[in-house]
Amino acid sequence: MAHGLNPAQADAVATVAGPLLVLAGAGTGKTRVVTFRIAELIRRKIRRSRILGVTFTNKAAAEMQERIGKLIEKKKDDKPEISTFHSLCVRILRRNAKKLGYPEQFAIYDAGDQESLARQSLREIRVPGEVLSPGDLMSKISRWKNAGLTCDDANQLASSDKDHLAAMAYKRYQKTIKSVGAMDFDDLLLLTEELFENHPDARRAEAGRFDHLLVDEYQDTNHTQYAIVKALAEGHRNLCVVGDDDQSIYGWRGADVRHILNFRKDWPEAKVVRLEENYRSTEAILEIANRVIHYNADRYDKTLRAARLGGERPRIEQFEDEEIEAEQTVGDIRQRLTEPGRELRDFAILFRTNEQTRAFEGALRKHKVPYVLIGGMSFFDRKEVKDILAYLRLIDGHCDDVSLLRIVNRPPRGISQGTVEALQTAAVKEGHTLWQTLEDGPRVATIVPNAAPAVAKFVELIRRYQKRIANGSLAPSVRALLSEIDYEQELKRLYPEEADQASRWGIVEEMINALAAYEEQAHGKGKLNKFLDEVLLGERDTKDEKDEQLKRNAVVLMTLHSAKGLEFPIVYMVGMEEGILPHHRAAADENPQGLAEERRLCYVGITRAQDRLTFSLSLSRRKWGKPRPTIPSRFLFEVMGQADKAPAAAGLNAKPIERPRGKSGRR
DNA sequence: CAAAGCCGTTTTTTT
DNA sequence: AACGGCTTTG
Repeated sequence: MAHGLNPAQADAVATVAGPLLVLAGAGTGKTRVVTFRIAELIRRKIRRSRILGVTFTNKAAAEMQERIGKLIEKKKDDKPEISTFHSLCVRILRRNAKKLGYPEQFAIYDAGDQESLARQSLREIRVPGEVLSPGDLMSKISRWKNAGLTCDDANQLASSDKDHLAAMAYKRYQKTIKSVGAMDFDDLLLLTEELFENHPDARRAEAGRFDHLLVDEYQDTNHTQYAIVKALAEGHRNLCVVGDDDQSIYGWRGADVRHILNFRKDWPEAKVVRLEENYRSTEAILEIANRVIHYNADRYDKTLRAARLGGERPRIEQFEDEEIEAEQTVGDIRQRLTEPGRELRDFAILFRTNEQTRAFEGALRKHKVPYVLIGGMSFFDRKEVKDILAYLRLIDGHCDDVSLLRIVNRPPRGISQGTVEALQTAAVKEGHTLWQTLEDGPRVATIVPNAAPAVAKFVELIRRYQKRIANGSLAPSVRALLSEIDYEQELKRLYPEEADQASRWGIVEEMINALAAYEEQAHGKGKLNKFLDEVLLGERDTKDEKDEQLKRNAVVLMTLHSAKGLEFPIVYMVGMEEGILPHHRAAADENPQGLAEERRLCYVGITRAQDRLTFSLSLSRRKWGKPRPTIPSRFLFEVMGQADKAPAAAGLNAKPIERPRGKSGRR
């Protein structure tokens, strides 16, 4: 038997057959149970490749893979499959795309692509941005898709003009994305569900690949994910799900806590194991975590016991503005670093929105404290990288309008806006994709005389590199392509600052290196396609940087959402202000669930801390350049057990928090 | 057709 | 503050 587990944990690990629900609080060793269970399955001679572990984030997947790696000796080619829902669905869909009427080479649209498409849809139905912004439309579409609503459903249910317009734009959006053979992130899940529903043979084949299925963070499953899990596990019924309803923080993405609470309805023979002993945090930290989460009315009440008694009381610090907040937080880190045995990686700074990173990055850089920023603007979101990726997607044969539009005249090659528009009109008329229309040349569209050879030249360029990459290696070809289009010159033209030019060209170099590195480890055909998939799903980032980041001993900066499932000895929860945590968009809504989810988010943050926890807020914060006074987060008052004193409820202005007793935390 | 300049929007969280 | 889109100018 696996050692180091308490009886309840050992129980969960030992019951390897049949459905199992592990309901467990924060810091009770959920992920530990999953990994030990996988090790136990292998010990009982289950073939590794027939075990599927599903997580929600790439980071969690990488983390789990690493833990498993430590538990079992590696055997090449036969390892458990650990994957996010989205990656899993992409693999399933690549095998079955034709059954759904999609090309095998379907493109995947990320948030940026979606935004372009949303913008285009709004233009087509002539909705001005003030009436409905692309961002607004995107979130509406995502919500509808997650609820399983088609455009017609959405239109019927729409109660406001805005919703009707959004439903119309949704129709355009979906028509376009389907016609160019692309899928957005929601489609990946929805189409997998559809595949399983309408093609039982495909469902059987896909489900038959595994004997055991484990799902971590099950409280975050939305309806589609729930259906996919069910379809995959129905046959063998060896399904283990692990979760905590108090840590459900993806409601905005359609996650429904009821799926974990109703688990026994679908799997009546399920065994339920509860883990209630928290090994992570000190009693002092756990106490306030429990206090805060108790303000949520609608929850499955459970008692978390602290295994580590005593501990330092969490502190609340207030600063003038966000610059000083960052400066002082970094100062505190630097001082604590002098304690014996302290390492950079012991520290985490957690915030609600990615925007908050700026000040902290600045302060950390200023004091030369190494740090890693998790999430946020990733390498693959950089403009230069997106340009190269757009070329690659085109070259890879994705009939992908968004990519094409991005680079058709970048660098400028004589294909003007007017020409592109004429070609687009022709494409719609002919029922072709834009690329097909380009290939057909100007025969089908009326364009200015000069543009025709420019278009032909562009088509020839892409075709030539298609051939070249099909036969040769990736990185050198891309290098040649970039020099042929003189991308470096384009950067110089765009950015007058020399430092800017150098750093941006550096990114291009890095991209080519990433391609070369990928080529080295991957082999066989279709490698470009696979590379693009990995990039789009965000797997690349974690894979390439994972080792580096782990080895690199550094302070960690990330959002509360990314922090789920992780732990750190010393945690700073910064920006504890009304409007940030709880976020105004979540709390202001008429739905009380928004606030409850923000509170769970706060709970997740608190329970990341092992030894020391510091909350901080700025009394003034810059928004769009202008400083504005802030209001302390109501959660701080809940932490102190004085929820009734929170100015937030009364709508008061910035006012320092009165200490319950004594002065601010001791040093 | 391209470059420069002006205007308006933007920021919730992830895949 | 920063970026993208749109308009005007070259």
